Amino acid sequence: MRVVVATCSVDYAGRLTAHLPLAKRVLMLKNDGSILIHSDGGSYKPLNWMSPPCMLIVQEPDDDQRSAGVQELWRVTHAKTADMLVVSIHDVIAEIDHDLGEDPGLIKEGVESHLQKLLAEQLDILGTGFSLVRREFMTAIGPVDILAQDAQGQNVAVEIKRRGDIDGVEQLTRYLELLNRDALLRPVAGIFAAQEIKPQARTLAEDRGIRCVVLDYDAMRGVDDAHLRLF
Amino acid sequence: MRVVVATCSVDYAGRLTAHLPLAKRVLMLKNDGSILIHSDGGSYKPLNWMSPPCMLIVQEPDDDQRSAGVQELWRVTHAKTADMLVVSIHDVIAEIDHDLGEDPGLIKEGVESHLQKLLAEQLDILGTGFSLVRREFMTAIGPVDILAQDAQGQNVAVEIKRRGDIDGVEQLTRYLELLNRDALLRPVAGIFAAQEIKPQARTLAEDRGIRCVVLDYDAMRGVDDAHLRLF
DNA sequence: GACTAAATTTCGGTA
DNA sequence: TACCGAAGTTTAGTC
Repeated sequence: MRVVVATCSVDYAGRLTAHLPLAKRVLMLKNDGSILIHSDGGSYKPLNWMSPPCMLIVQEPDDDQRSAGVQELWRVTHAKTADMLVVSIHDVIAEIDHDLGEDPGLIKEGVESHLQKLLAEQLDILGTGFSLVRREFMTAIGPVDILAQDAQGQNVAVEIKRRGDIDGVEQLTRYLELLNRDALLRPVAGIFAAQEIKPQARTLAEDRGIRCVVLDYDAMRGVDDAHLRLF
Repeated sequence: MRVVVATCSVDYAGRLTAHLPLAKRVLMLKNDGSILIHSDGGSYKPLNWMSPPCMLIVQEPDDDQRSAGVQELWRVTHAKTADMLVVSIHDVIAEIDHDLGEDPGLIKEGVESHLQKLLAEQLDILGTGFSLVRREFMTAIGPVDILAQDAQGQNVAVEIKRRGDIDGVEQLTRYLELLNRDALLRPVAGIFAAQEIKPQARTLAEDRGIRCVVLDYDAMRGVDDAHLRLF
């Protein structure tokens, strides 16, 4: 990994065309040839970048470029597509070069799968008398997050999302259409469960007879922790 | 902007819980208090990060941490949510600190909007005799990319995507459902136009009577350029 | 390898 | 400001 603070301008041509005017920036050059160009703001997304697999070549500027103040040209070309990025280095201000080695990687916990696990253990959230049929109930077009039965024994397909968006409602709708063709399962009701449900998604869901349930992750995790402490 | 190469471990708690074991990494500390933790690989997404608005506080480790080799604790807390990130610094290997100033920002050209503009100018791609009604035709649930009329004067709603995915077909389907309720517009046909159409998306679209058109961006741009040269 | 769905998505535009 | 959809999305998992 090499990190360079430099005054530079950047041009990218590939899926789109983009240009960065001359300014001071931080360039991060990774061992695989990829490069990130960061400014002192924004979020984690760089101003410009090239993803691996790619290769960096350092070139001498031509006379015009040199007289414009360019000291070096860094040409980064993608190995598979025609994407190309050119960094015109005017002035290198500071630099670090160090071998980091392999990273052991990130350990995550508490994403959608966790929400699904918690809800499967706490089906009462959906209503009294709910019981689990299966998590990740497989269908021809993909797995339904939770298949349950209500107190009357009717099947209920539950789609779980962290953020309840229109897409999630569409997804559940496709599942319900398919499940309701199955004589052994139908009638199958639908529940759209999410930590946060967007108004448009709620409108669409309710218009289709799908019930919306907002999940309180912290409360669910709290119950889970209490459960762990007791048993 | 401060860039630090350090041996560290990282813990994040917020929307999820995540942990990075002890290893050498690059830490990018921006002026707004935000931090990125990068390894020497992957794409532009950091292993871990905190987005602004947030604040960094450097703390002394307690005895246990110190005996475990921790020299400094960097605690980054989000200003609005309860998100928190703690970097346990074991060893600082190298460091750069430099003021970059404001960035003039990226100049972009040639994304979906460009594709839409090009197609609106070259409606013949969809079929002989097509004419434009409106780009970004507004409906209650959002704008239809292009509303056109075919040679027979029938309305056609066109959804444009760079990559034609199932979601795009669903989106167009919703528009068509709505547009076909309007006595002044119906019957409205649908065309799904994209640079690349996934097989499953094509199947779904054609199953719903939506025609699929693959767009050749370079050819369209070429025609456009030729047009510009002529006029 | 292709495709689908999730993401601590981020980012830009609009009402 | 909230909401919605695109992104040079990236990433992870499944088939």
